[in-house]
Amino acid sequence: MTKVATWNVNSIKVRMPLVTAWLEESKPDILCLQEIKCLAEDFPTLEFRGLGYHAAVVGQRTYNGVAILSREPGDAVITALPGNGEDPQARYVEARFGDLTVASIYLPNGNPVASEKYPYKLAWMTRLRAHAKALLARETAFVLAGDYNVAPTDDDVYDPVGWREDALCRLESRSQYRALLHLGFTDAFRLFDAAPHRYSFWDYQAGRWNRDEGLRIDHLLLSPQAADRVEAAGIDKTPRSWEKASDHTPVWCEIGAPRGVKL
DNA sequence: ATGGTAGCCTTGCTA
Repeated sequence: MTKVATWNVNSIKVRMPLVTAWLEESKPDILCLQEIKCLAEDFPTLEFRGLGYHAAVVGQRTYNGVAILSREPGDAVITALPGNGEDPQARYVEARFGDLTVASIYLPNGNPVASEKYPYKLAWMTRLRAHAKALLARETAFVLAGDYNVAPTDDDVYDPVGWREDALCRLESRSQYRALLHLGFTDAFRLFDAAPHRYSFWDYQAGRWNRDEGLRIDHLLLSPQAADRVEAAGIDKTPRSWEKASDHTPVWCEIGAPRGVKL
């Protein structure tokens, strides 16, 4: 059994005590982090080694930054999404852990929609889809985990009308997300919970957490070979309630051992 | 009520 989780921590420096607490109580085998907001050299790699985790880090000063923490060291590490050698934004890291490959994704937010940020988001999603297609051709188990900055349907938003024109909910963002999904992925969370109003992010402002007014934008997308093995998934809301919380909370799934027989 | 919060190494930008 391999427990894989994703958590946008909004600064690893500030969130280190909470990440430590969550690792110790939830014991994921692999934890994908987003918005670490630091250079790789400033990432607390040694502290995580002390907790029993290896780290693959793609850092950037001030903004973005992704990492994968893992009980076993990963190999075949990829530190950028292919397709744009000029892209300086640290938003993708991928590594292989035995028969399971995992990527930590921080998809661009895309707001404001009228700015260059929105076409950048959509182009990034096109690149992600191309890379995902290449990964699917391997016919192996993998998980694309992260902050997608897309709420797939109105059920994933506390106020769908108010958010309709936002880059997280716009038609183009949702179409791109569905095109990715329709390559053959499974949203791990939705296999186990079909209810509306299940959120992974609550804005810091206006008491959104206390009112449970959030969005579900953090996802674990499973390749068919991973989906065949998934045994559980969920959103752990507890860390959002802690002091000095991130505005996101962890989403996790459990991938069982490969089946010995053909289905 | 055009606000509100959080983090960065900042005095605005990003979310």
